[in-house]
Amino acid sequence: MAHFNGMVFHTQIASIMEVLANAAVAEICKLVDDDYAVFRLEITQSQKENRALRRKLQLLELKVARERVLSSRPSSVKILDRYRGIARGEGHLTGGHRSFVKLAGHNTWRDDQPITVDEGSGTSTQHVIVIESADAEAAGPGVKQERTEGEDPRHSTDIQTRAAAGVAPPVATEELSTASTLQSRTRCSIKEASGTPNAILKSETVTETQRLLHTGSDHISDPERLELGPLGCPAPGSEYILHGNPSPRTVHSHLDSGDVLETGNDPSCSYSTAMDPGNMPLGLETQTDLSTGDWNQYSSSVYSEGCQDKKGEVIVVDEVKVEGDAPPTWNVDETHLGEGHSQGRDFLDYRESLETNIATHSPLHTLRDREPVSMLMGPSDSHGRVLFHQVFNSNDRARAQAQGEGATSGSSKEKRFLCMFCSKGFSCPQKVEIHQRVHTGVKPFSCTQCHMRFAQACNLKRHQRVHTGVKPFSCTQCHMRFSHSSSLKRHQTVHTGEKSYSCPQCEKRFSHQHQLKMHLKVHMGERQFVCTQEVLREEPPPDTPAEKTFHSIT
DNA sequence: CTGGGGAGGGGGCCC
DNA sequence: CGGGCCCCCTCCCCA
Repeated sequence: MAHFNGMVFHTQIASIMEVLANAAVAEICKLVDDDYAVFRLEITQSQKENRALRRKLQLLELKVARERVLSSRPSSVKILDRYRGIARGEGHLTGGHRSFVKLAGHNTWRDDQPITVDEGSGTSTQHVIVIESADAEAAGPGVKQERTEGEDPRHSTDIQTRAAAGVAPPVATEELSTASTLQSRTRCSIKEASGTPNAILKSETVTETQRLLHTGSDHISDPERLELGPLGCPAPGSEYILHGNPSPRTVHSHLDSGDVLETGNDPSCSYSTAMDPGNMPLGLETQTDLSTGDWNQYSSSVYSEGCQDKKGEVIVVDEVKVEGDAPPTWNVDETHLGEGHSQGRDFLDYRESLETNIATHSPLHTLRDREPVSMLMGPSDSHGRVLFHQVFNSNDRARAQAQGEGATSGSSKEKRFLCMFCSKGFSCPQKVEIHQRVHTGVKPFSCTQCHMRFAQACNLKRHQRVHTGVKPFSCTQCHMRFSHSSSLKRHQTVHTGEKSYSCPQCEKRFSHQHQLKMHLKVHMGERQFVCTQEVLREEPPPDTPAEKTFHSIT
């Protein structure tokens, strides 16, 4: 009996324990749910705060960048400041995008209008850059293609055509209101505003294509007239300038209105007319027949009548389809990248969407069929910042190269195809397309195993050895293996004793660049080292091998 | 020194 | 035969 009572007791205990356990579980679940909700709320709030702070930071950087631009801008050439928008993302970018407009001495960029930064509201307004030519105006009615980026970067692809003469200079102060007005429009419309039959912009058929960048007139940007959107910008991601004398004038235009309309209405197609790197891929997107992916057709068909005319005017802003002989004039707008633009997204988020958009819509997307790339990978903010740094550091480099050799295109093989950003010449359109990714930041090749993205397929392929561990390059004199062929070559200096880096101040030589750098710091002192570097930058040494190696470290 | 990314050039293949 | 396309090599640079 006692045993029976004990069993009952134990049974009751067990049932009580079970009930208690269930209650505890329920309580825990409830607490977890509550905490989760609170946590989510906190995350949301933190994200909002982060966006606000980042926007403030971008605006401050923009101001700094603008001050830099104003302080360092050469008097002879006005900079196309439509790239100023980049500075929102990175304050130090002005040097990079300046390369975009270095092209010709005759070019004068009209940049009379200030950037308006409303820090309180987070609204930034960038005004129109007028790129036009005096003779274009003199020649008669031209076409102005202007662009305004409204608050919604996904819109603003209107095109207006006007007679160049008789269009009153715009009032910059109207821009903000205009931008807001534009927001509600369907921006992908094409307008004829000139009343000049010869100045009709057409989207499908072309009797004559003119890609112009005209400069030097007194045009003032007009936000109200600037409704070109991505089409009106210099097609950053996709164009190149054909250097030389293109004979045929039948051109496939990238201004495929159908595509534009599609993309313009597509919520996924985020446009920014500010020349931020995120925007640039846009050109790539909008200028290409996305439905066909006929990127190469587009690329090979684009040329610039005005890319290098008799007067040495080199810059092409965009391609316009014009009927008639009147040379069009162009106004290229800056953008409004502000509160409205953000619509809850900050700049980086916005840029990210652009990249993703490119990844999904660009003709480069077709490369997925051949390459192990993941086009849908969206970069994180941090990655985006890295991307920006890469873009503009590279941009500086490209500019330097272009200044040294680009426009001259004096290589053995004719380099007819010019980068529209830095005017560097290339022998074929694909090279230009790849090169322009330096400026646009387009990196269509993504590693499937990590976040890395690449502008060149071969670099992705090389990178993937990091994951596979494949090291196909082995040293013949030791057991070292390398994934980089250049790493092997560099390694072999260990065996050969080769010291290709020589100190210009003494006779010491080093096998590695880093050694020379360290040596220079000790040898000259940090400050003197810096001064020497500056001198070397200004006066590059002769191209002897030893000096060449040193030159490379400057 | 090594690892590894950025970017340009050359050459082969195909249409 | 020329151009487009692709791959590879190479140099440079930074961590």
